[in-house]
Amino acid sequence: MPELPEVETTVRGLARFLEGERITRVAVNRPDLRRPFPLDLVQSLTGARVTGMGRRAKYGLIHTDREQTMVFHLGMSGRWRIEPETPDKHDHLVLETGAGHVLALNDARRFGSVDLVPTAGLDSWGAFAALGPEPLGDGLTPRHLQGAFAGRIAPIKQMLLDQTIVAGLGNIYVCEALFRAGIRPDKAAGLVTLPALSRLVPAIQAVLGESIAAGGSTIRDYAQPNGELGYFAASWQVYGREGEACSCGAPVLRFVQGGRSTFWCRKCQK
DNA sequence: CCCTCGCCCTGCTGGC
DNA sequence: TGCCAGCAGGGCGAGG
Repeated sequence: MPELPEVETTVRGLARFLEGERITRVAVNRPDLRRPFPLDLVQSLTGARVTGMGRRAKYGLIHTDREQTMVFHLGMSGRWRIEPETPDKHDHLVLETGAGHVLALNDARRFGSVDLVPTAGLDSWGAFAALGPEPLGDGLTPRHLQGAFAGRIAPIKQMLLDQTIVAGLGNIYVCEALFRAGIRPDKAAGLVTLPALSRLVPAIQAVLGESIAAGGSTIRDYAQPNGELGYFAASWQVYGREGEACSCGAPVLRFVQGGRSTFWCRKCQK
């Protein structure tokens, strides 16, 4: 599933084909994902030049010389197909560049989104206004988490999925980071000690950094823009490993929190 | 304000 | 072989 490392990998892959290029053709095969596409999407992108690309939380950003940014979210199953040899029924949006490259935004489960936002107002745009700090930036510190968790009785696992506390973490990397930091996922967030949070921050950064370096994780329907698979899934220590032996020898456990699977080790996480 | 839950969507998997 | 329930889960709104 596309979490921060997968979006980062996607943006880096797309940049090779889009940065500095003019978009010469825009085709919309289906006018909505989880929300309708902007009505002026085709008109606004056709003929625009891509001036740069970026990422905020799990959103990819395509900046244009029309002072607009196309903001895309990959949802659960979204991916960009580069130079697809054959069309796919889930290629909802197709871009062609002046250099002749074809890029298709494909999303079978249609949990993703596409928006056009004035570039100057990105930070205050609806979905971005309340986002917490980027986990790989300077804003994620043990003190920040301590402040955000103060007085909260909700489990730390669920708090870390809250994008207003930290932006960009999803189920996989939260499970892995809590394992690396040795913190029980069901522990009340407000009761996690500062020393534990001081282990958690570097654990989050390490697991994200290693995943980006490996090209992201992959579960059946995610691929990098160039079609290759990410390798980080092989490095998961608890996620998706219910019943298998943890590195300590104890079995990896699974339970449901907030409707989502949590994987952890009772012996390693206290 | 805090917290939990259910819904959106489709494709794959496992059980019978 | 076919059918169907269960599962994957980010974001968001409803309700306690």
